[in-house]
Amino acid sequence: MSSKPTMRDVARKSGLSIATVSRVINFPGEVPAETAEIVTAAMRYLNYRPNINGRRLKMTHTRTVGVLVPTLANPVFATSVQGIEQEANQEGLTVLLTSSNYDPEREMGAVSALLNNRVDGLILTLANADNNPVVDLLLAEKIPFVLLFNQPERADIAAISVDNAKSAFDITNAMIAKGHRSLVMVAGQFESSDRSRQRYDGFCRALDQAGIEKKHLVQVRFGETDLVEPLRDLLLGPDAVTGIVCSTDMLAIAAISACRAHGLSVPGDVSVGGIDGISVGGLITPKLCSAVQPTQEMGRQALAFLRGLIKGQTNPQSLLLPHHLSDGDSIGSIRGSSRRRSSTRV
Amino acid sequence: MSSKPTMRDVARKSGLSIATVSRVINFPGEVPAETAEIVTAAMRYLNYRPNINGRRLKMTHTRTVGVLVPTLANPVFATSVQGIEQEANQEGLTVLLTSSNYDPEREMGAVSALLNNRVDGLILTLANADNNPVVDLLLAEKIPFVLLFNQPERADIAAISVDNAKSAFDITNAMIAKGHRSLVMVAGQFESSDRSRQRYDGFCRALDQAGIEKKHLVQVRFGETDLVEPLRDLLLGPDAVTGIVCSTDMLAIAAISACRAHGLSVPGDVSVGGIDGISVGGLITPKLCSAVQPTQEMGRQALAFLRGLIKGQTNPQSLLLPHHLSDGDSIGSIRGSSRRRSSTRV
DNA sequence: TCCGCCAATGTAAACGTTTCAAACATTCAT
DNA sequence: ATGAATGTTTGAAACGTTTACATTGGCGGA
Repeated sequence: MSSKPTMRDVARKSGLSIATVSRVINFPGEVPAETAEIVTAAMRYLNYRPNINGRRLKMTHTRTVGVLVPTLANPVFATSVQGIEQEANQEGLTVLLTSSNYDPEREMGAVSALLNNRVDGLILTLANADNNPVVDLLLAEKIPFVLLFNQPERADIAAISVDNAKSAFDITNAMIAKGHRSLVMVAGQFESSDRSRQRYDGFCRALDQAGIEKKHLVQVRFGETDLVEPLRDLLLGPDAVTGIVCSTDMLAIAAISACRAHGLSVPGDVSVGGIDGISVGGLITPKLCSAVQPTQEMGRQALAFLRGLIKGQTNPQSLLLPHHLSDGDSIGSIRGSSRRRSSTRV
Repeated sequence: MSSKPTMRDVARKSGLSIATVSRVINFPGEVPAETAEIVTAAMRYLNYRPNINGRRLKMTHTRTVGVLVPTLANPVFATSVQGIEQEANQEGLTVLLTSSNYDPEREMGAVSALLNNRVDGLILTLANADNNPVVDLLLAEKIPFVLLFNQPERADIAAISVDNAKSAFDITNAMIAKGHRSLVMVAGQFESSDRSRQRYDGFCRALDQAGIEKKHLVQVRFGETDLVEPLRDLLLGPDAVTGIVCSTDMLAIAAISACRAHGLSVPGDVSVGGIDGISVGGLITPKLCSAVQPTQEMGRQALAFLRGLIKGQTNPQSLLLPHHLSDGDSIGSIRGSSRRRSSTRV
């Protein structure tokens, strides 16, 4: 009486068998309406609450999916999780969410914990999709999974992403088109994010194509928002840059802040571009110019995709969703820069 | 052979009993080192992975806590979840995360799902902490829970929050101190957030104390970031305001954007203040002046608190953490306003 | 030599479900 | 009346753990 009522209690109360109760819960259609009514009445009376753990133990599928993101502090991941949850709710799936804090070491532990929960499948944003022990484990154990934001080299891994290199390529070109020839990329550390490296590649490709030799790179730890010191030399030194391409919008916002701290205006003195398209980017001044990806939609698609894999649909396949440049005003024409005179007269 | 190895398989492989295997897993100290070695070797060999659902079914406690937040899209909640997860990881607890999308209807469903999972306790940020059926349910079923950001009227409910009214009071006073006498509060809809209402109360109290009659209020749907139209009259009308107090930082950022859209500068023409202290607030220009709460720490404390309740510690108790005003520059002195001349000459 | 003790291990009964096979009830054609 | 066919319901065996209790064997003390 003190403990939680079980199916057995409901069965006893309704004078029916435990099997019938189960069928009322799971296949209401296959049971006569009046029987069902008796049972539901008993359930209401007892305040019955099915114990999902009993079910999960018995069933082959748990109707639960695991999700691993680097962090919730970056809205780009928070938004993708929203997409995942939205789609999962619609399908009646439970989401088990964990984060790695960008630490490759923690990825294995987190995934292990999810597997111990016997999730039916996983959606992962990994530090590095290639040569990743987590990926090997999942393939070996034949657990369905979809990578999100990662673009693995192997073609037999399901992945949903935008073209990271192309995103960076495009935003960089937007700057070059405005006359900028002295650029730096601010990126998260490559060990913690293959996207970061891929985006840097796109940045380099754009510079190469424009015949620009000098390729500056500043790598910052994740979660770091103070770029004042890291950017000092590049903003104030003799060969100061006029454009900053950031591998994420969060970094771009931090970069703009750092420019201001050094007394430089954006886009007057320095142009700044980001990648991701987080929503605050559109609200700040100057409006952030960014390579926008459909983050929430990507989350939704990842779950839909995963559901297919779980159902046994084979042949995982990568999906590259299109990005677009937002019309911000954080990227300006090079001639607008008053500071440029002093920095070019070297 | 095809299915996942179980404890029984490990027992068979190591020539020991299932009970011994269980002991090796749960109480490694109470088993001779060499026996443990045999067992762990077998586990490695078989790629054994404990099935948490089996354990959860058997044990009275699941070592799992449920978390419900309005949305992950607002960094203030994402950050609090980070705090919760951080503390939970340290204690080896699993977190089950769900969001209500600010919809009171969905709260009950979400909590119900968590209870079906037999969580040991819950951390909730509810639309409305008073007269809430979810709260009643939890009290009736004697499930430990802690409210986060909510300040319920009942004293017998555990809650961790800042003083919402006081936060708004303080930030409003900061504006009044700069000479502002014509103010509006922009707040989320009261039905979806009691914090919103409490903060409005604080706003009103500050105005009363300063002898200001006119109390403007603009309520916006959650997730809404376009304040251009909602603020048009109050910014451009004959009795235009000079200060905007926002019930959240997200709204404050949106408000600043709207001011700009109307050709007004912040803080030159209009001052804007927020509440929450999300980190981007410190990066944008102008640096957002806000009533900062220790969001992540609040999450941590909520979990610590909950752990106490789960352990049987009685007498739940509310905890009001201190907030402080950030030194932003989104609030300026009234005389700086060039526009004021035109709006006051009515 | 025997007894008792203790440490190490094993046995078996739960935990709350789902589900297969079997039982039972009802209808209907023969 | 009998049996087949159909429609409901049930008994009981899992699922993979934990754990109270039973068993074993080795050893020191008498």
